Amino acid sequence: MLQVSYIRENREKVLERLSVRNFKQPELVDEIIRIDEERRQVQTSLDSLSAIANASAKQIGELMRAGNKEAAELLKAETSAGKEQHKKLSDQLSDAELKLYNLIVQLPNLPHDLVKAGSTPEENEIVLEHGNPAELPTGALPHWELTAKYDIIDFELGTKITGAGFPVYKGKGARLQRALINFFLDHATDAGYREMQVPHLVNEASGFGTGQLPDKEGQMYHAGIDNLYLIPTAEVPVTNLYRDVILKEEELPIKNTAYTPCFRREAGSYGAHVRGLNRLHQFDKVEVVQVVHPDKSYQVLEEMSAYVQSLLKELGLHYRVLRLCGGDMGFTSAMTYDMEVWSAAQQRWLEVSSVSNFETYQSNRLKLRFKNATGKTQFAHTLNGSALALPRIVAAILENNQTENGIKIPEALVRYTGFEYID
RNA sequence: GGAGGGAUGCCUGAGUGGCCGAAAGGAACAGUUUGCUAAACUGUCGUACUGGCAACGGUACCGAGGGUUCGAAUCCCUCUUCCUCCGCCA
Repeated sequence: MLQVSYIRENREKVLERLSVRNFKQPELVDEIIRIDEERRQVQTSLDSLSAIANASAKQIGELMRAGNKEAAELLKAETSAGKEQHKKLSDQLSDAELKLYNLIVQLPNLPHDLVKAGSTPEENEIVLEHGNPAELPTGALPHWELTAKYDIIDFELGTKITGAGFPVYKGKGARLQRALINFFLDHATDAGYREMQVPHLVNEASGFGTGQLPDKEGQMYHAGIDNLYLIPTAEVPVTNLYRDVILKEEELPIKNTAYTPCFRREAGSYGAHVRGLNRLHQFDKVEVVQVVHPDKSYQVLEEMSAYVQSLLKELGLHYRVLRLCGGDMGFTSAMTYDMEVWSAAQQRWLEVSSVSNFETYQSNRLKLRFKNATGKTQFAHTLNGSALALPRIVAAILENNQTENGIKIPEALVRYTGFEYID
């Protein structure tokens, strides 16, 4: 979330940047400034009232020790009289704080200056495109037919035991999943990330820390009895590792990676675009997360983007990189690159990775700070990226690599799968 | 799941109603001394909100939230969490 002090001091800039997102309630900004003003006024009054009460209490203590009972009782009575006013102000303060909080969590992050205004995916900037569309044999099939043909992913079986969107991977299909996970984790480790294994269920505080709560609980599965959420991405547990932490400057950058299954409710929307592996309720993903010095975060964003691209290149996929426009970016992001691979059989781009810089939006919620060179604590910047999400990578590999002899596994992956063809 | 005991600053740990934002030791940082290292000595050494150009103040925080009181780290209630023992168990 944004810092109130920043909003207060940069009203124009905040409004201008929010407009880039096509943010619908700019009036919230002035409301926040107004409530904040009120809050500070109440706090000042309350503070001085408390100061007086504290002084009296201290004096009573001294009188008691001196054995001056009457004077103490007198002062007690006097001090009691102020309690009502104190209570009133203190209620007012919590009230204002709550109001302020409820407003400020409604503000999304401010897009970076390079982020273009826009509200639809069509307005995203294409930063680069790499490779050429795969040439497919005649009669090429979309992946949902290939998975049935080779009996490697069973959507119906998943429907039976759970429901739509929970596929069962079989034989070489399962092995391909495991190969990709290992491939991604090994590369992340080589790139300097520390491999972590984290819980797949998180508490409310964690959901709040990375921005899924309070607004987007509909996106997550909720285990009601224990009030825990199934993670929609490893970003949540891995970033929350640093909740309420003050790091030393020399500990930065922190680079972690984790494989986890991801669970997304994503209610609504059925049809061709969500067929097969295109959109699932449970899928596998390797995530990379960094906590960095604010001066370095955009350089790191580029590095992370380059890293994700290196994976796509090794897998021989035709891809492009988009810089999302303001309106298409996630709520918490200041800048996001999406990586999309071309699915030759579906004739469309599939999003396989999203790399974002959150600047201090998450760290403010997380209270993730570091002590800088001058000894002051300041918020660190957080970033993350998918490296990579499996299902659409699998879809692209299956579709783009189909031959008359079966599906040819990308060379870089063969030492992980142990086979060269799915047939 | 049952019984009991804890939770204090970076760490250890004292503190059972006022003189406690908190002893002491350690660590860390800066300095003095020193041929180097070590030791010794001196100083600094939590976070946040808020007032002020600043110097320097005010307030809150001793796991979290409520309560009692003129006054709470200290008493009461609820919750979280850790440890020990028992039970169950991959």
